[in-house]
Amino acid sequence: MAARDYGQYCGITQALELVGERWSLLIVRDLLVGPRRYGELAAGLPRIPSNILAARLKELQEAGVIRRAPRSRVIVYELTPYGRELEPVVLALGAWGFKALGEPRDEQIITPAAMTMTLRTAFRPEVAADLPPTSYAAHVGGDGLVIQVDGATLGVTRGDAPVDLAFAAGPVILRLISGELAPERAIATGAVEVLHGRGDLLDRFASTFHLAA
Amino acid sequence: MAARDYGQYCGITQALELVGERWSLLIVRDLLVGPRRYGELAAGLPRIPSNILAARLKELQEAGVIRRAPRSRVIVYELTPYGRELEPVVLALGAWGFKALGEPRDEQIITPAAMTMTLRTAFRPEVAADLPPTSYAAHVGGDGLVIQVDGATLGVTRGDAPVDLAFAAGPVILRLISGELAPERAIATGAVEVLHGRGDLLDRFASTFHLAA
DNA sequence: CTGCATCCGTTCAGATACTG
DNA sequence: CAGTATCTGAACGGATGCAG
Repeated sequence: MAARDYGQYCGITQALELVGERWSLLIVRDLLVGPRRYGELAAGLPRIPSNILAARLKELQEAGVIRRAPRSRVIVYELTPYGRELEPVVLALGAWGFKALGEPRDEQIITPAAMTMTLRTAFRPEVAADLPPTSYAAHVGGDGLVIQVDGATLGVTRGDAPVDLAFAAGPVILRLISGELAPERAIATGAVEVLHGRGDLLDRFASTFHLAA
Repeated sequence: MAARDYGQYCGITQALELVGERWSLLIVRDLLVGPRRYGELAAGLPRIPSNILAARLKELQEAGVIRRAPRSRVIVYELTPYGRELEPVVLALGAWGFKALGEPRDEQIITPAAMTMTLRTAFRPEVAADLPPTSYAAHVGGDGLVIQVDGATLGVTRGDAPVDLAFAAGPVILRLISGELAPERAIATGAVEVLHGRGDLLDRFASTFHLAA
């Protein structure tokens, strides 16, 4: 018996033995967005030491959660079907933790993957279904995300594209999603900077994406 | 900034900072069954060192997940309303980990709290609704659980009471819930020992509680 | 340059003993 | 019974090295 074994025959202990180590679920979070290379994962988790990242990737492979896939000369890591079944867990955990987020501290960042998963969690298809299709470009921390809402369908991709509303913001963007920061106030105080398009579309953004705080 | 901080402004990292430490979610799992004293928690987590249990209880209090409550001369720990909101997370994690459970190893045990949460996860109200009210007594590892199914309602309590079917089993009881062990075979091989009542009620048990493996 | 491996100091977890 | 104190080893964190 391994020393670090919980010693119980139980789904929860089993899950924690597979993905309960530090950083593991964050790797899963980032891979839920799509396959990623080693360097991309490292960039999305700036505070993870490289040896720990390598160790976690190995453990997650052995656990059957992720897989190394050669993609035209480079190696990407991707979730296995079993790993993808963690999505409800990650979303539920994110929604729970979201409520405990206070004001963003200076050193806290939002990575593109984290933002993508937050948007997926906060997306309200029943609200979006009654709104005209709208596209947004969110620039947060230098990275650009293109958010496409079409009826009850949500698409989030990295990069840039012509959109209805482009804006730049810091981590405080999440306070918009929690409703603690009103869209007009966000623009008035400069917390959100409108780069392109009608600023009042930020209202639509805030009603499309909402998560209790 | 704390050294062990993930440094991200994100619900998932926040959640992991509150309940991501080793043992934390298992304490939450046990408290989801009901308030527990320190000694009861220690008994339900046989492999946790007492100093770690004390440390986790302190951290979980500071995180607003649990609370110390004086109950007539003794202190019990109980979930706060915010802590109770972790139930979907714990259930989802348990359902996911359940699929990766292999054969039980000799040293692996099932605690009453773990069994209770597994039953809650596996309960199929839509199946139970069409069955007559049935009560079971499950003796697993020396501990007795009384399981009462009445329509779509499930009740699990510790102790003993007159029931329709009483049986004793080891960890292999979960293989019954996963469908990998047929009820008749379980009785025939002695994996499940019928202590009282009609053994064919084990069929009903297996159809009332099911979780994919 | 990407994808790791190695080294080493620090922090944390685990076992045991002990106390109010 | 409900924890604290102390010690040891393992895991983590940060820097650096190195091979394909």
